[in-house]
Amino acid sequence: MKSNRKIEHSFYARPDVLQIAQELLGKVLVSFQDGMLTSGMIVECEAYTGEQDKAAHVYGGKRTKRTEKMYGDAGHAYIYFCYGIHHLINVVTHSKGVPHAVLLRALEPVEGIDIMMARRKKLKLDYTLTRGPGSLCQAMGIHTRQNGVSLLGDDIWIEDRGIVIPEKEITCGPRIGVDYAGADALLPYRFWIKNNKYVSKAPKPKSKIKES
DNA sequence: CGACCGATCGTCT
DNA sequence: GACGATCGGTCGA
Repeated sequence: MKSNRKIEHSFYARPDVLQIAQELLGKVLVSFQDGMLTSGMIVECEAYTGEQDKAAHVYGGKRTKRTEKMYGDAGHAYIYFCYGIHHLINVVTHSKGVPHAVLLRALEPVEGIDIMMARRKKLKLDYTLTRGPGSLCQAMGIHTRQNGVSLLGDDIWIEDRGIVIPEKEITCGPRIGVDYAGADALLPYRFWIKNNKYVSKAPKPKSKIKES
């Protein structure tokens, strides 16, 4: 599928992954699979800041077959399989050899909602359709077999449709599901659009953590 | 509500 | 052989 609003390489190739993560809010993830187009606005994501980030798969320079795509050039997708059930998609940023990435955690559905509902086996449209990284991949038909696809290509890409999220509507807080990361689990590297119903509900913090 | 638990399998130790 | 950057269901208050 061609698109003239596709975000280009220079957006992903910047060094500040926290900035990129914030800017991804309001952008539209588009997937063209099996002749079917689906899309959704990114409303929640998390930044992973490379080899010194204890929550990242590449922590300590763990460059393995699984994490190899994180070390590739910016503007590609790192898609991996988790908990034996779910596929999760990351946007690789920075530059070749520097494994930064943004995990896409939730979308607000835009196009192909009926297709997404069928993939998710949902009879009613509600926030569970594309809330959570595993759910959004299932809805968009994203699978680990597409690990490493270019986001500049015609299968999966991100568009700028001119939606601007005012800074006061962006909130940040600790990332989800990374309790094993010690102090790094507390870093405010998760970003979301305030009051958007498709955003994950954070689990109860083990210790007092302030959001915003 | 919140807490808990089972599903399910590729990857790394 | 253990363990996830999860999800959805159940159970009890």
